[in-house]
Amino acid sequence: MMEVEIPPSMQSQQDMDLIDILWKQDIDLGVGREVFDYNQRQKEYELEKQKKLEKERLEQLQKEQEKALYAQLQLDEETGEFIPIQQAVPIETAVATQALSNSIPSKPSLVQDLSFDECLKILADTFQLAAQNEDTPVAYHPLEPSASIDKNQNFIQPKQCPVIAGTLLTIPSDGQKMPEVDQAWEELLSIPELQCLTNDIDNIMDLSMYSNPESVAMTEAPDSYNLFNPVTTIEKSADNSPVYPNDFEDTFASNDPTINASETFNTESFCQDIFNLVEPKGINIVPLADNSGQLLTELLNENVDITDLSLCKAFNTNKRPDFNDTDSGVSVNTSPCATSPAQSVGSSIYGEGHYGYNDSEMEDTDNSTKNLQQKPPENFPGIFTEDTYFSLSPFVPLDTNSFESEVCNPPEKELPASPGHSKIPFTKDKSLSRLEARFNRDEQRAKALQIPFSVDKIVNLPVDNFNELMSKHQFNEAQLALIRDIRRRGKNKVAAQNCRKRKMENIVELESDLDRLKYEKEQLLSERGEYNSSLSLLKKQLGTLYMEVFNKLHDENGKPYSPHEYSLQQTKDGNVFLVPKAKKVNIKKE
DNA sequence: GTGGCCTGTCATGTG
DNA sequence: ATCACATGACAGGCC
Repeated sequence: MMEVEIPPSMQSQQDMDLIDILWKQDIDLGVGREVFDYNQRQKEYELEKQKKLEKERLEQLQKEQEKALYAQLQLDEETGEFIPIQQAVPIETAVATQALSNSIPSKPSLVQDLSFDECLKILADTFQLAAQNEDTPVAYHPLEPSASIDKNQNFIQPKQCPVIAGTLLTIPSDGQKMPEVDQAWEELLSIPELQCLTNDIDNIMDLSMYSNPESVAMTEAPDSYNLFNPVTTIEKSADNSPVYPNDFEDTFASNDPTINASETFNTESFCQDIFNLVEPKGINIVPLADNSGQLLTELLNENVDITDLSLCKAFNTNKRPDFNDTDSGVSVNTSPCATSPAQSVGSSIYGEGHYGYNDSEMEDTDNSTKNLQQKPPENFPGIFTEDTYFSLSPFVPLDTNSFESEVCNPPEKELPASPGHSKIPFTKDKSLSRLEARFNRDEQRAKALQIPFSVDKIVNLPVDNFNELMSKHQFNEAQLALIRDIRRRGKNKVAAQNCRKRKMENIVELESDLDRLKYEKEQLLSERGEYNSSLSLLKKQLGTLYMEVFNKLHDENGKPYSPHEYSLQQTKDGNVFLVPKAKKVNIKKE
């Protein structure tokens, strides 16, 4: 309805008459006379306006109460419980809280049996009650609705400090929890619907059991904790700044749901506060992932170390017995004379594996072949074992001054010193142990007979170089036999390996050939089937054509020839004759 | 304890 | 005849 507001002074009698006329016309439509009366419409408008203002005030008050309730979602630092408490509130606040709790004696008992919404309503009523009792000495004046609510942001800003029993109750300007809610919060937390809050605290405590209080970074805890705990978003909002009770209100002061709590949440401060609250013992709560990650890093590092140690251990465990064996083997050596330290060093080349001998030492050895038979056993084992170990390693750098330079052997021939050994899969401990066993056995034999060459050299040298090397030394029969055996066995070993390798390759190739031949056979069989079917079709067509031609043939009397007595025969020149079957053979012969 | 697998070694054949 | 290589057979170790 369109209302035309005309000042009464501007209404003339003519207008009133016009209104009466209109009313009389519309009276049948049920329209009252007051519809056309401006004064009455004006009164109704004012009444509606007053109702609207009343309603807005009620809504604002309700919002204020709700915000005040949310503002109490705080942790109690003193008790460690997840209940609201004021950290920065003066001691008078406790008095006020106690007073307020005394002012609402009936609420706690009711809360136990109430739902969450009902409790919220009770809290709102509580705040109303407190506001109503502000004139009493023990009353707490939590909010001044007109002053604490920002119309735009619905932000609680208590600007007026309540006076309690003559003492000024200071409420920080940046937000302060209302102490009368503490007890109400205790009751709220006892509600099963809110047990998740306390459960979260328990979870935190449980997580702390897995934490390392010494090695874990505190700053990492809140993030992970919040990841697993959606409820903690409340606390996140609550700890927007180190002084969490204040910022708690700051965060919840805005009803804008678009506000992202994570943007304003200070995880460090929150973490610190939370852990100060729930971990009075100083146990750091550590996110398991971070902790595990750190532990993983440590373990990785430790694994590396262990790997190194394992290598060393393997070296020690595997080689130390070799030391003993070598010792025993060398101890068998009945060297008549003691050798010089230099010779003892040179004797280490006996035990050297593929690459680890020294040329100068070898030179000394070669130049003093006779003296090679004297070797101090006490110096032998360690050097030999180490060299043997390195000789087994594919990563051992080669000694540049090798014997091949002396015997004019191209280095490229000497580098693959042990092709058979190089093929040994070193990743296999079994193969490695076997190789070591075999290798050490021949090495020990060679050392026992004072052979100044390494087994590797004996086996892998080319014939010419080997003969040249042998010609430079004078060996007895035993030494020569052993050298020949070592070379023969080494060669044969490599040959056997190659033979088996070829055998396996042949098997694989034969299997491949078998598969290929099977496929070809299938192809040929399929092709043969196609040809057979085609041949059958041709035969069938030929028979049909034959009968057609034969049925068209007639004798002089017009009688058809009997297919049993005659047949059509084609000669080589392409002519077709009707031949009696008795003469069929003769025509073929012609 | 047993069987399979791998490897070294020996005996023998071959070019 | 000698040598290097190939290969079957056997034995020992490991799983």
